[in-house]
Amino acid sequence: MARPSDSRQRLLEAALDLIWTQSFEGISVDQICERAGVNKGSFYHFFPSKSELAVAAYEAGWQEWKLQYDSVFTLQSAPAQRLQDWCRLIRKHQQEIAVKYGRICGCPVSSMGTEMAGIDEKLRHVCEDLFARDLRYLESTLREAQVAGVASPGDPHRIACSLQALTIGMLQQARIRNDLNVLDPLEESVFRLAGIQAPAR
Amino acid sequence: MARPSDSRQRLLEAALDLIWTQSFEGISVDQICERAGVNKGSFYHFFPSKSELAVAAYEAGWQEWKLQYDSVFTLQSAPAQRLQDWCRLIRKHQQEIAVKYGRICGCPVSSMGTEMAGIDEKLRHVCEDLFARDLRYLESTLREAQVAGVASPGDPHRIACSLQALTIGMLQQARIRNDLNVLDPLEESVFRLAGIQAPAR
DNA sequence: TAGTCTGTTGACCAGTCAGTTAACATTTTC
DNA sequence: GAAAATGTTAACTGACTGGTCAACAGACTA
Repeated sequence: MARPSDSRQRLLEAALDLIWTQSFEGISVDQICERAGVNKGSFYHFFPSKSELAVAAYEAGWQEWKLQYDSVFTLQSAPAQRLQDWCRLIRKHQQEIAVKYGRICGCPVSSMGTEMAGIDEKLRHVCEDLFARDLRYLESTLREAQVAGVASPGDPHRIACSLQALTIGMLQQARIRNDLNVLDPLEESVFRLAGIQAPAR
Repeated sequence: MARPSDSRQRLLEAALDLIWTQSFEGISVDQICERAGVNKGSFYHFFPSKSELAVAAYEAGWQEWKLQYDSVFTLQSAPAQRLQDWCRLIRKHQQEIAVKYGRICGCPVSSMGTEMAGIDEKLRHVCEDLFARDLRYLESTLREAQVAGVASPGDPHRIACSLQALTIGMLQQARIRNDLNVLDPLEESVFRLAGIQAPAR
């Protein structure tokens, strides 16, 4: 072991920042390096390609995001409460990101997934996989709500897919219109789709 | 007048094809020209830039798509029927496009809009505008359904936004997973969100 | 038939792209 | 203190980028 540094970490963060605010194909390795304050040679010391950096950056991003997910989807909350907290987490997160980057950015997985689906099979698969992880939280919550009798019946998997689609669709509209208010109808529509009464508070 | 040709038209079609199946930043002017069978000089004879070609290509694409929209959203059909026909048109269209291009492509406006929202203001605006046109069909239909008493009450604009988000979200998932079956829950979810009983047939 | 408008051609920019290389620096291990 | 592992540096490659240009071709009008 020798010469520990945080270059790798800085590259991961710079990549996620740039891909999220702009796009994958629209940014260059040079840009990523400049933002990370790292030399190009060092970039290729840590990652074999721009694509592989993106793979690692998104995996690392999920690990962070997962903490908040686990907190919101805690078994300590009632299912309906979890869904409401989830909607509000999404909005709050977008708000924070907008302050940080100067515009509404939407969902990074959705953006890069859409862009690269027809171009880079590995990146496409990473995004597909991340969505599958996200879906599990929703599906379990719906199933639990139905068992508890607080949700109208219906295939939990199908409904969870719809909830996810609704959400990423709204996030995408918010990005394109650069307007957070696009998310206004989210909570109401989620409960309508889930067939659940919204929590009282 | 002299030397009429279809080069311009071929460029529009080639651009839409390539942007739709791949991405805007991921394709080059050279590729577009090659696919259109047109020289690069001719490209810049017709369009001042790659961006402006995309603007024109999407406007032309909408004009084609609009014909089918007008047919589906005819006042001759009951509102619920229109929504059902709309869902089925989307699926049928994706099916045809998948046969033509070899993969599920999703919504071209959504794809390019997401990719370019943080990069090119003009393209962002074009996509925003196209979505606004699409939204009008949905909003009018919902309003009419409510007046006719076949839809449960609720702000037609907000609900239409949700319907649109749900749809583009599902199309995006279909693109990323390259699987048309992702659209399976669409029709059911649309009617649930709209608060309308699905037509009997 | 001369002039003009519309479109075509292919060579040509200067800049950027992802990725490579080889020499060098620093730290740990033995 | 030598060897080995880890990380840094900056110059470099060849292909490709969006866009330009000037000469040219065909068809219409006067």
